[in-house]
Amino acid sequence: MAQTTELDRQSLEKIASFFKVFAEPTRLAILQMLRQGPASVNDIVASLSTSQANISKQLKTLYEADLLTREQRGTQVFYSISEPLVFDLCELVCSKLNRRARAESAVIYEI
Amino acid sequence: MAQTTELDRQSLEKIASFFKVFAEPTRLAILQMLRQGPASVNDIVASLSTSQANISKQLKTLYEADLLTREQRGTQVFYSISEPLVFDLCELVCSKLNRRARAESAVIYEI
DNA sequence: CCTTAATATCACCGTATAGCGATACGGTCA
DNA sequence: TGACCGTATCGCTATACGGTGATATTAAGG
Repeated sequence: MAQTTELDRQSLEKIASFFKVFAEPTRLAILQMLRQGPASVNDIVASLSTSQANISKQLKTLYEADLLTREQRGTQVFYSISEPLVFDLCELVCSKLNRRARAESAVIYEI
Repeated sequence: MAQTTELDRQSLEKIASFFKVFAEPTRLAILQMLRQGPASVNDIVASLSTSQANISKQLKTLYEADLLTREQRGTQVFYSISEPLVFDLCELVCSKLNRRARAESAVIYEI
């Protein structure tokens, strides 16, 4: 036996759910935008090419995954990243894909 | 402007696809098992409660994401983890969920 | 109040995919 | 070659979910 513990199905499902949050380009685009600071829903809608309904839906997903904080100011709602893991995860994966891409072409990913 | 570069939609889709591979409990279970060393398809089928067809399908997904290597020995095929990033990713997420879980109950995740 | 703006929710559609049983494929050995 | 074992693929079903337009909700201003 190693130093590892077998994860049961339920734990694996939790981990999978966590990864699933990052497995959608629209949500990644939102996270990327929020990296530069808090933004209102309208700000996000203005900079992404999808409907307001969809932005709200994806924000809810991110919020319920405890990745975002929510602050209401008047009629506007500002979201911001609350979980530093977001940056770690993106760096890890992006630098990986970056290396992989450089091995094939000249495309460079950065975040 | 910060030190960041905006990722276009295509890059975000690549990153999302990468995360999607990790977003399924069965695939995570396979990765967890392969952490202890190479295993044949039958080995994996024996230790997971899903069909051989499904195992083969998920192995293909993992293989095409360049996470696994494939070695045929007779009629058997042995798979093993080829991408160290797998460990980094799991550690990052598991330790995170571990911390989060400890904040709520006494459940401990380890991998 | 009434209007308007900002956000959230609803009902729905279309697509992607996990999972299964059945079957095909490819080695090995008699 | 024929039988058998291990693996991959096929056709299919059921379900999850991203995306949309329409509508509800909530807050500020007149």
